[in-house]
Amino acid sequence: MRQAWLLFSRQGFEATTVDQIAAAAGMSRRTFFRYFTGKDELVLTRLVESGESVVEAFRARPADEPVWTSLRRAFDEGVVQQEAHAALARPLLVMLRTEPGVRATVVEWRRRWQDLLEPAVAERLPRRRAGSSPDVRAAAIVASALSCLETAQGAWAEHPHSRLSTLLDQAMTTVTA
Amino acid sequence: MRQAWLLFSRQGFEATTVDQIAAAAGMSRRTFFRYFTGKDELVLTRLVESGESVVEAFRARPADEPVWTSLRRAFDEGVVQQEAHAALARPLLVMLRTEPGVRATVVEWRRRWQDLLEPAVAERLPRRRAGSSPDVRAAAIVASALSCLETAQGAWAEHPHSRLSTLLDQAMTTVTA
DNA sequence: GACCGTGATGACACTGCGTGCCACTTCTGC
DNA sequence: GCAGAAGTGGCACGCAGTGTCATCACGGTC
Repeated sequence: MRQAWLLFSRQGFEATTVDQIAAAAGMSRRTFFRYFTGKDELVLTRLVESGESVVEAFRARPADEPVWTSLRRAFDEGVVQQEAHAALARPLLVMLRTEPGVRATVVEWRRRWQDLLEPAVAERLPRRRAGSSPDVRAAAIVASALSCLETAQGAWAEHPHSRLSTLLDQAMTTVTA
Repeated sequence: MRQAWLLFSRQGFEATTVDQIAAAAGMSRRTFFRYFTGKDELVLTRLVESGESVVEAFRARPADEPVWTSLRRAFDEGVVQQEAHAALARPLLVMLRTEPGVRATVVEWRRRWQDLLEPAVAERLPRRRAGSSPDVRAAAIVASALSCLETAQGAWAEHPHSRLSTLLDQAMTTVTA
């Protein structure tokens, strides 16, 4: 992982071959593929582990708080982390947005967060008498919130003097207004 | 394109090789790559062309209408199209959600729509005195709306007896509520 | 100390994607 | 008829990812 991220930051994601990573880590190409499904997974695990506790943060919010507010607060921990390590976080975010080869991984990351948050959000929504059409409310809320987060992160990564928390506030209040 | 989609629907995206597509279309592999950047592009062009007119639809809405409502209405044309050709649209959506290899293409599609819609939405928002932080309002709104669309489409694809327009209404009203 | 399973490792071969290079054909204008 | 341009296909290459098999180190057993 360490060697891979060194190479990524120096050469970019696409330009780094599995051979290089394996060589730098002192193992064969074949062995690399025994531990990781591919280069993608190196990115994914980092993304996931960097924000595993969002759901707990959400669940810890008072039940009578508006869901949207709880989500905003649940993002706070990650936001603080990123602002604290801006020097590392910004280039990473830029890479995620510019390198086409990583796009699929970002989707996967989104899907994981979606799957984690959706049931937690669903619990907080008012019961709906089971009609014929499926209930998309929780999914829509979570997906939109994640969109706001991504949007804010993207803008923050590209504007050195901006504050992530401010941008996220702006994004999330605009949508519900 | 036609041959490719025949193969995709029969074997799935991943399982279809470029050789097969090229052979089915009566051309060499090399020639295929002269016209398309890869299998992805076959999917992407189909997605893009299937909804090129959303921006016009949005721009045609009255300027004093709430932006969120205008977006909902702008999606209408595509929604109607999909419901009319549900037999084709549903399997396509399922493929987009299940086949990992197409994920990157979906992101690209999203990005295109985002780039198209964002400036149009920005025009409709109240002016904001140019502060230090960048303006993410339009980006956040569009991204959230697209999330709602994707969410609704996903649910619709998986629930045969549901109506896409109903699901989209439910998704979009929930977020702003 | 010799023996044997077990698991980790690495070498090799193979499929598939995507690209660069070059030869060949066809079409077009002079 | 001919030169040039454009389209086409063959070949070779690098890279991702997978299956197969040999090798090697380890711990326990006799």
